[in-house]
Amino acid sequence: MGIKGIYKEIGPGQRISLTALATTHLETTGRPLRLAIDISIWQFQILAARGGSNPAVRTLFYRLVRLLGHAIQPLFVFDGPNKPAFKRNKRSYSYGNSHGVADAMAKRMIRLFGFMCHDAPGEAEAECALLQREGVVDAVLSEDVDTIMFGCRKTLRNWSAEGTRSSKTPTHVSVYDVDERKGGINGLDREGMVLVALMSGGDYLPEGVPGCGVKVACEAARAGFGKELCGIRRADEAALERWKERLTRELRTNESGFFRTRHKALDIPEGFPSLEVLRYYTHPVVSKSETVQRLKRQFPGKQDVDVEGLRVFVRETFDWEYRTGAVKFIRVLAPSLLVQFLLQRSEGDDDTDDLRRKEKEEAAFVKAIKSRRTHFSTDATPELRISYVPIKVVTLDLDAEPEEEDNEGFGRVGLALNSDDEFDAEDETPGSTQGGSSAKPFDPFKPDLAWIPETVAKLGVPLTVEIWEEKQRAKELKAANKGTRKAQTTKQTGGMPAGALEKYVKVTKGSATAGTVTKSTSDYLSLDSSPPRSSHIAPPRSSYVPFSSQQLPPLSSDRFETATTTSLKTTTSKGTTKASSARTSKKTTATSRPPSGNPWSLAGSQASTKITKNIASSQPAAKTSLFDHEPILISSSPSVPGKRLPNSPLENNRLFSPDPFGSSPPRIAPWKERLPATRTTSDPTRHPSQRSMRDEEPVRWRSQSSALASSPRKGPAFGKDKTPTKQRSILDFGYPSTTKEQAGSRLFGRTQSAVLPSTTGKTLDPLSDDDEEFEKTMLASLKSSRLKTFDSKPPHRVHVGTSSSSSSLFPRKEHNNYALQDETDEDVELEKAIQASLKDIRPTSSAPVASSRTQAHSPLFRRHKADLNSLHEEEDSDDDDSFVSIGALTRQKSPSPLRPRATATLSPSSSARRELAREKRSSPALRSSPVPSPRTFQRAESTRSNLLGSKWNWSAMEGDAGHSAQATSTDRTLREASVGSSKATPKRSHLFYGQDQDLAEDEVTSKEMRHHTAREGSSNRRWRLSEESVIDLTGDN
DNA sequence: TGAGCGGTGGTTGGT
DNA sequence: TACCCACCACCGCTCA
Repeated sequence: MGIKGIYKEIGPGQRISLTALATTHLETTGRPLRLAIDISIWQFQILAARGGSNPAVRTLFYRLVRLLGHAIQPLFVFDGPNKPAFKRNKRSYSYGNSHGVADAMAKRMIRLFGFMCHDAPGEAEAECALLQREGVVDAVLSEDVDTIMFGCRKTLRNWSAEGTRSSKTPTHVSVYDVDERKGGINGLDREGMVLVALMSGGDYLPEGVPGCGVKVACEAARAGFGKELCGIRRADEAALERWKERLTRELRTNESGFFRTRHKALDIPEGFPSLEVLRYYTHPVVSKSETVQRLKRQFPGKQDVDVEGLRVFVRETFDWEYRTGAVKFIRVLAPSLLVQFLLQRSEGDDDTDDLRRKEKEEAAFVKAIKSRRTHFSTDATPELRISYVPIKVVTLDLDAEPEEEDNEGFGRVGLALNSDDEFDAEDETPGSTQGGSSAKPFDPFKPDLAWIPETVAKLGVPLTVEIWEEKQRAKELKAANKGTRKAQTTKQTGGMPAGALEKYVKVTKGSATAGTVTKSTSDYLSLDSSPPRSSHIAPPRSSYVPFSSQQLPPLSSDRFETATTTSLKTTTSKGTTKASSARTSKKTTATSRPPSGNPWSLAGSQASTKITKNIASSQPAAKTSLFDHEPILISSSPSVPGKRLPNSPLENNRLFSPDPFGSSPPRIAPWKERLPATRTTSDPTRHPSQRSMRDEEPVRWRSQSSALASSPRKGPAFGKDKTPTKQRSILDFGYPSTTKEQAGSRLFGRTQSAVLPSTTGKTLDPLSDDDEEFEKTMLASLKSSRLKTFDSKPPHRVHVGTSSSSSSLFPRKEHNNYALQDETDEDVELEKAIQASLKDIRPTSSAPVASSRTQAHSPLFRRHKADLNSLHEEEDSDDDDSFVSIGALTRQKSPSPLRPRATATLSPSSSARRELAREKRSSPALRSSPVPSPRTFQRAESTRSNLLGSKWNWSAMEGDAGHSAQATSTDRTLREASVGSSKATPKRSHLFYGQDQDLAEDEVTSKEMRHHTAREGSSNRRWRLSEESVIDLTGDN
């Protein structure tokens, strides 16, 4: 259902990587994150998929694969038959009908993945909320935050790609945690949200308060009206009445200051609030307690991925046939399945102390660990690059798969757009698998690489991880020794003082001992060399003994690809372990790397061999950067993909790990708050740990946090930059999109200003000589251009405000003043109503703008639009002046106040204006009029003046000739002239009088105009409206 | 279908 | 009373 605009009130939620979320949860609770997923969240995304067979199902398949790759246990919840009737208006179909993926097919696939499905009796969102409240799941992944109204405490939404990168891979979710702060999200608790839904409800909630939007409703909710309402007993009508009266009074008077302003015009409808709708939120149709308890016992069930079944499924559904299809299947599934295997291993109760056996078991999954990283896409969750053999994870009998005839090798067979691209994109990220586009063809029998969260790896293959860490420490130690000696040498030779470079570059090194770069060798030796471990992580097995305290047998020679001669020997001494004689392959030390090609390299960036060496030789402290493949992270540098962050061992854990489910409220990562306004070479005030891969995109992150910080009550648009709007407005009004100065140079001068009418209300005195002179000029100028401008299909015009043809710019032909032949009683009634509504307008008024609008969009007008069109066609055939005067049109039959009687002023009094507005509100026929109000012109004027930033504005040019002379002949002239501009306005901006929507196809859209503007260039002062119509803005003619 | 965005008009309060 | 301004509601369009 969703409350429109609610996110401006409650904020966009905390954007967190799903990997970080799941991993944090795994670390804190020792089990995967349990998620109830409203299956409808994908109903539209998956329909966007194109190509191949069953693209929608395939997209869902990929989403499930992604879920499989996380430490997440999902429970998919489907809508049931007892959804409230009025909600069907909103969601015209559910997952189960022909528009989406068939329920049966979706459920089959979900079960093949080993996930659970659950049918809600009613709304899936309400059921999800119940499951979360009852502790069946930890959080709900839903379409919107309606779950909060159903009592959900933790809601995730918008699982999508994050960042400005081109990858479409969904990585992040928005988290709403009601427990995060007391009083709900931004002061809105469940009851408050319900009140907001009731007050600002839309079509599906006709009982909502008309004219009340989310802002006012939220103010009422924060004032406690929601809580009070939900506390009223159903039968207590008196209490409900009192509540309503109090709300009405507060809205009218704002005596308690709950609201920003008073809302005298807000009428609380008779039937408000609808108890039926209220009850829908407070007592939704959900499963009974027994069902919930049963689910609690059953979920999460121990169900493995049915690889064989999935293979059959993808073959049948996606046409992933033959061996190539099977290979693709393996490639897609293997990394996620590996994660599941690792998680399952951690759950096993293998009590054996036989390290050799353990080692062998682990080697069956993981061949080696290559490196470590903290990546943007996972919120810097430490990950290990694991080498594994896909076919050992996805155990398919490839020999049983028939070879495709005319097989050209694995390629794009059976691939499709969108969802596949999304998946492929990830493979192309740094550290891609061998299946990446740039790599050699995927071979499931050869080791492949995958990034696995370090926590998961430690749980699944602890020995392997520990051995790798030991090796890393040994390397560091070796290099530290080397570095110390070199530092001493440097000091003796009088090199640059230690730390001299630190304010320019920060040399960092990864691993658990990053903070010890300046330690002496003895310091290193005294370090506890047990592997870094999260304090939260429970030992995977009760019998698990840290590797460091055990005497290990020699490793098998093929254990590590890059350490073929590794012979690791550990000794235990006073609780510390020292790695000795750890011979490592030269490959693994990576002492030299080719330049990365990184454009930032010269700025002192990472992965530049040259820079690294310079630093090492000039700065003693830097020489302890043992691995010159380690990044030198500079805040100005984009990260090198695949490089890990410094100083991010597991115990420090993720630098900005939010732990949204912890007891403490999620915090904004410190680096977010301290991001520099612009990229700087280095910010010594920032801790190295604050420099992350995310530094690549400081602007985006800053904008998010600033958006969060900004008060939604300040400014009309939350987090919105108004400047583009302003510029667009200028565009829409017909000014070329150029610089301020250019615009100014073009628009100065009367002829140019004539394009837009005066909107300040301070216009020309019609009797002034100057003005007459000006009008003459105007006439000459515009007449000369008009033929060109309007010689195509002319707009219909509602000509109001002419008392005589003499004041009109373009003389009308007699036949324009025709009478309506078939005017009905209804029309007359309407006409009378319009007259009545205008009774307060001064007798001298000419052409009240509102009246023109009401008339132009009255049923009468619409009814005879066809007649007008036909008339136009006639006129088009023989005449260059094809305007139709609607004022004249109605004149003969019924004299109307819409038609001016004299050269007079246009200015309804304030009270009349408001009366008119009320009249309009009460009449649906008059309510929405695409004809612009004076406000439109006013804004145009204001915008124009602002943009030009000069003294120039209409009023100043014309002189203040009386504030009520709004409809002088000159002004009318200008308005008529403005019709020319209308041809260049966007279709939706019906800015000018009498513009006929049927002419939309003749208009030049703003996009086209920008195109034209760009094409014409600033040197060309003419603004091309169409091939034939050109208005000269120079005023030369 | 939800949500963001831009455009438009109405309301309110201040000058 | 007229005008200006900020804020807000609402609508249509677009994207995913």
